[in-house]
Amino acid sequence: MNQEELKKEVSRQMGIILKGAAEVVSPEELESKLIRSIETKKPLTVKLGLDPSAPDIHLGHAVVLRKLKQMQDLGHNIVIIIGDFTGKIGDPTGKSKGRNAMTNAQVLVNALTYQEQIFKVLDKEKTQVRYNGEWLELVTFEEVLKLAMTTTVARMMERDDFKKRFTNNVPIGIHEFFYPLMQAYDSIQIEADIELGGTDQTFNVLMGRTLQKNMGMEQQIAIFMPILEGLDGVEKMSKSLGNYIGVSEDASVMFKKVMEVPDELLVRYFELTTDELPERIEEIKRQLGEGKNPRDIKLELAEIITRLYHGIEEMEEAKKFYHEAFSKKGIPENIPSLCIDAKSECLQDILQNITAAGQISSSSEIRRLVSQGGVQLNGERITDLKTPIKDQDVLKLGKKTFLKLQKKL
RNA sequence: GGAUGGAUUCCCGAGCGGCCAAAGGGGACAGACUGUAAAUCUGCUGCAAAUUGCUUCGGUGGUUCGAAUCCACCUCCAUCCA
Repeated sequence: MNQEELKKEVSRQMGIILKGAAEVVSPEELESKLIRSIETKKPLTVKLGLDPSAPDIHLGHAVVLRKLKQMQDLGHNIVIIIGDFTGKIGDPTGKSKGRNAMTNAQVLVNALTYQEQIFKVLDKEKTQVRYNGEWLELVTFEEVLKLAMTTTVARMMERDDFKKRFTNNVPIGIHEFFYPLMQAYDSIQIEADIELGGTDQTFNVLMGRTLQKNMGMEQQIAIFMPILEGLDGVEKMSKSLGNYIGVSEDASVMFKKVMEVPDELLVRYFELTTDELPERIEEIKRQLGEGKNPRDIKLELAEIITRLYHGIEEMEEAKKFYHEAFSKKGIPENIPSLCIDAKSECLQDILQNITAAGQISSSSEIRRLVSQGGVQLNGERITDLKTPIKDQDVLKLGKKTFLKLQKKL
């Protein structure tokens, strides 16, 4: 490869890596790492740490995973660190109070479901997965102290979440200070060239650089991706806030949820959750500016996202379901059936069957829905629990739940 | 170790012996409206075999006809002092 080709290849990779990134520390260092990597044909080690606190991966996590995938396709070496050990502390990032420590069992279960989901985006064959308990469990107290000496309380307190908690008299455990240090230690262990994270991970990822420098190692590049807002349009997407779209959700649920994305976030979702090219995104901006109905663009977004995670066939089905159930407010095909006793005569008799199905949490909730007009039987609103039911009736509870009654013989 | 203040339903927060399943706000949910979403208005928000019953106000025990409210001990948190 001559100088010119090298230059071209570097700028191609830089373009892909930097696309959509909120911040990179530093682009110059990245460039020189890339040059070396190409010259020596040695891929860069790209690290992403995951805290297995929530068992579900959602589109917010996927922002970073997609970026990883792009780098994977460039031939770099992707290392996922599952924070089984750090998970026992809980990342204090963005927390207004300390997080409860998880048990070993919880962490392990979460870690396994995580892996399944990560590989909906990344190529399993080309991805390394490591658990940080592997090395963190072996660290001696002496080493811990050495790590602790690399920073100060004042430095830690610069972090917004700690500062806020401190001023508001919300407890901060000493152990929480160790979270960034441990994450930084992971970078040393795997000799990371690049670490990815959301912008909320700034402190933690930069701590990796500090630590590497202290250890006389080459510093990792920090790439920060924007934090994706959830369906409420304000808070970041998170499972605990309930404003998320999980990558493992059924196609029809996913489709419907994408349609709940606030209009203002349409472009952002195109940028961060799809692999659409920048030109396409410009076109969308233009269309919106010209007054095209955001609903139609959102339908397209729903198609793209659902197809990414479920393939084209399931996406088509989900789309059909959406149109039947929500656009036309009719009764869709393919709805789950609910087995009920043959003797059941009215809605009141099957309250427990419904709650057992899991969609509605209590029979009080169902009564509430009925009294507020949120329940339909075969498309007719019902207001009485004594409304008679029969085999093959379709029950709609709230906006999203459809059940087909199936009498046992 | 000492002094003081505190722990209330998903969250914030009022209640300080019966009128408390517990004000108010947020969120969630449902209805109306609608171009999907939002905004707005209305309702609703412990559980159940449901005009009644059961369980809840950090924990345990006690006082009382009656306790989220009073007492004792305990746990946890914060502030100040050492």
